[in-house]
Amino acid sequence: MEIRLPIVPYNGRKGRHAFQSGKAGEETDSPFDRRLAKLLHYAAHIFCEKGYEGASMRDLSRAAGMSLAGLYHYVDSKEDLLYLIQKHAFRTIIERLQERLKGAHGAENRVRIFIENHLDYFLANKEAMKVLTHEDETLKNGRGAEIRAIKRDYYKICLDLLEELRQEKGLEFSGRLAVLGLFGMINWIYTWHNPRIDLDAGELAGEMSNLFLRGVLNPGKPKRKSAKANA
Amino acid sequence: MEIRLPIVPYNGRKGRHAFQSGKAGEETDSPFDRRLAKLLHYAAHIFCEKGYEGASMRDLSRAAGMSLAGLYHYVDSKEDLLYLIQKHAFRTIIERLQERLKGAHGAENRVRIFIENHLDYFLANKEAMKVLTHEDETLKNGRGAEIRAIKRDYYKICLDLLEELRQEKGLEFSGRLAVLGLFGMINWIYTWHNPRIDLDAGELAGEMSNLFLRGVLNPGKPKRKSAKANA
DNA sequence: AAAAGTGTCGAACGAACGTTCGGTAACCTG
DNA sequence: CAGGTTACCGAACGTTCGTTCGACACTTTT
Repeated sequence: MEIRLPIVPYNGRKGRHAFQSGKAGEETDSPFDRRLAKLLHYAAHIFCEKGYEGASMRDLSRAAGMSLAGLYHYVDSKEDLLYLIQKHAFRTIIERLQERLKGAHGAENRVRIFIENHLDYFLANKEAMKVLTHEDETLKNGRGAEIRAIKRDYYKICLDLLEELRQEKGLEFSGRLAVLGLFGMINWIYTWHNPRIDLDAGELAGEMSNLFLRGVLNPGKPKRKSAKANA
Repeated sequence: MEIRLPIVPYNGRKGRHAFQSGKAGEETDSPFDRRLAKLLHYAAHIFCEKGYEGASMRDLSRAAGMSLAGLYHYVDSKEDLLYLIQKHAFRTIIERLQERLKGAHGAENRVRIFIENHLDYFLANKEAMKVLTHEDETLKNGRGAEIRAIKRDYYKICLDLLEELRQEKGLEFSGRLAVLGLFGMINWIYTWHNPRIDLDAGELAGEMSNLFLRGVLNPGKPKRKSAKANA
């Protein structure tokens, strides 16, 4: 269950600032880091609204109240912005998940924790999470490989939880299909969730967990007949 | 269950060519229409690969073996390309669904048909469907409104099917949540489906239907205790 | 007090973008 | 065969893009 951290960050200022190295939750105290964090926040907002390709560095400079050239003091490139946003979001989610999973017993309960953790962070950081989800094939080469590796780790955690569940309950289902079905349900939320009319993270996590777990747990095969038979 | 068709297509060549007016399945026989269909096919491929914003008309001209200026003989603008791709995909899906639903009885069976129809078209037209799914907020103004209207219709069909199911079986669940959970599962597929290792459309539809229907049908509330309780 | 480093900026660079213009063949129609 | 329409193209237009350069003030170090 240990997460493999990337060997070296794809960023020129290696290790000199807390935000860009070390754990996700580490204190980011230097003024440089605070300003960078703000920039990433604005950038997430803009990428979320216009998409990565559709957003321009000039948009960001306007939003941040900083000159275009000034941005490059904090980031190497536009790609770097996306990379930092995605890395931070992923690491935080995984870190919090591992914290919550510590000492939690029972496969079913652990799956519920996974879902609740995902949705908690998801709905509290909708913009960053839409960028994470929507632009997941955008990064190329090194930065892309690093993010994809973190994503695979996260997928693996979920897969392990589900196989734990399958063994504990003596069920039969495809782990891959179950994970991807579950991810579909919970990642799709950014396309429709409206905080004014929809449930909050905790309630939503409960409902989604019920829907998913009942689907996985119940061995019953309701009406086996093919859909084609009646068409 | 009748689908409201858009009043007027957002395209200069109104009604003069089969591809751009009339039903989705209508014969598209004129050479103009055949060439346009090919262009849309190439465009879907490029939009799928690089995203709408990231793709350029020059990419398309290269892929189609036609000059940059020549493209504008067939399409009004880059936006028009996206619009035509999305409209055609949506209309075809809905048209085929209504065909399959005709004379199909039993709410559960009808839901299975919905899922199978979606996945059949989805996996047979992955590129266009990724464009439909991924670029669903890209179109603005008139064209965007028209596509969003078709999408609402499709959503409504699914919602009606699920409420039919709920009544027939005397269940209690949120239709909105169920529809959106289901859409999440089946639309997410484009992010992971690999024809070499994953099930084909029919099998996948069966598995997804089982997963979803068991989740919806089984009234049991497995382990009600909150996820937080054990964290 | 000099030197080095940090934060910020206006201006510009070359490249790429969507789109348009004027023209040229080929084809259909009368 | 004349005249218009259709299919297509090279070249360009004006704009926007990501990024860089050289400079200026301010702070910290020597």
